[in-house]
Amino acid sequence: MVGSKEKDEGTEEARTRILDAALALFAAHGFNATTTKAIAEQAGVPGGLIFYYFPTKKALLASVLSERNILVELRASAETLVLPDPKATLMALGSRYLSTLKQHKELACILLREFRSHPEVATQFHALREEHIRLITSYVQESLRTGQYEPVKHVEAIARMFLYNIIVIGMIENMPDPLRFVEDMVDVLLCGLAKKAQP
Amino acid sequence: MVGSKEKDEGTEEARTRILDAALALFAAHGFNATTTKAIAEQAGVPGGLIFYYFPTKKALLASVLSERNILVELRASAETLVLPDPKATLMALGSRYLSTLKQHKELACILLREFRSHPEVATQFHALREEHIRLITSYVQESLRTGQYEPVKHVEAIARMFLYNIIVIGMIENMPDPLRFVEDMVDVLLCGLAKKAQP
DNA sequence: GTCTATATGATGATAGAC
DNA sequence: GTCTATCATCATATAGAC
Repeated sequence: MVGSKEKDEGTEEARTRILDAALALFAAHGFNATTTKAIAEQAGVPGGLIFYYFPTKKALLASVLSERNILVELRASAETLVLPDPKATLMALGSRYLSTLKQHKELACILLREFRSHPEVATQFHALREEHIRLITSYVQESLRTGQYEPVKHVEAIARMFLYNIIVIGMIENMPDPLRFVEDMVDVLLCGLAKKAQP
Repeated sequence: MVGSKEKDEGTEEARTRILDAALALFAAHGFNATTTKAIAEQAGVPGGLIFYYFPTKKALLASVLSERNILVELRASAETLVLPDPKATLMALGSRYLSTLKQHKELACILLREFRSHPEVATQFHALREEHIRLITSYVQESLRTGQYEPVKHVEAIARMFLYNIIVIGMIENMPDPLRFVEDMVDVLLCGLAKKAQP
């Protein structure tokens, strides 16, 4: 720990390029359809070097998932939210999630592609989902309280629908105006909310 | 056409078993991770026989997609609906979709798994989605009219959210009580609807 | 139509020079 | 750390006997 120098780029630059190439190719063609040769070519390194840094191809996938993790960014997307009202809350969350998903589209692709065959990916995906359901639920609840709304029954269902839709939007490539749909979505999700009459 | 005899089972029984095995294995492990050898073993036929019925492995996938098609059943799920009110409409649609997806889980898996690498799968998936968005939209609109509700702005968004959520529910394995969530979902989607005052 | 044996090529992984 | 050459295995697909 103490001995690590000021920059890891340069040192292990090849390793980084291998990880980047693997991320892109696993996302584009899937784990099994991607050959280590193709990864090496895209990374601009000889084929053998992959196995200097990673013992097996599966270990390379594991490293991609852990070192190019989207988890931190997604948590950041859901944090430090000011809460004027539920609509603003969900719109802010939605656009942050979408931009994070767009920025890390490759990793999201891999999660969706491989979670059936790789149990550890499934676990990670499941935990991620449920964590954010809870986050969104508590945000909406909080912003409902703040905004003097009537308590609502189905807040968790609303959070779940919100996130599930975000997942599908992130999954589908051709959606013309995602944010427009998010706004419609938020309107629908919240149009049952009645503001308390101000006394 | 005229000459086809009363049953295709028996004749081409091996072909059917190959298709079934391929369907199951493609869904479980993905197209590229499934070897033709494994398909032959699961089907109980020698490896070479696959290439008597199907020219290539990709052609086998195409045949699985077209001959074990979920499209007809999904259309059936969305048709012949009586329309007492929007909630009943969406609940009926939801439970039908879910049971169809459950019954044809393998094909749904393949669509979700392969639509990125196989353009023709993507096209089929996209067309399927948009067709059902339109179907659901028109059903909800119709049942709104019938039930004397105020016209609603976001009917298509409601239909889209409905279907997207159904897709995710079908995709996620561990949901404890899917129909319960569908009911909450429908409540949320429709709680903005106000019934016209009866004159 | 069914089955066996096999061709041909690619794949993940290794050994060892530099 | 980097690169080349190569191994052993397994993949899809074919040829041809029955």
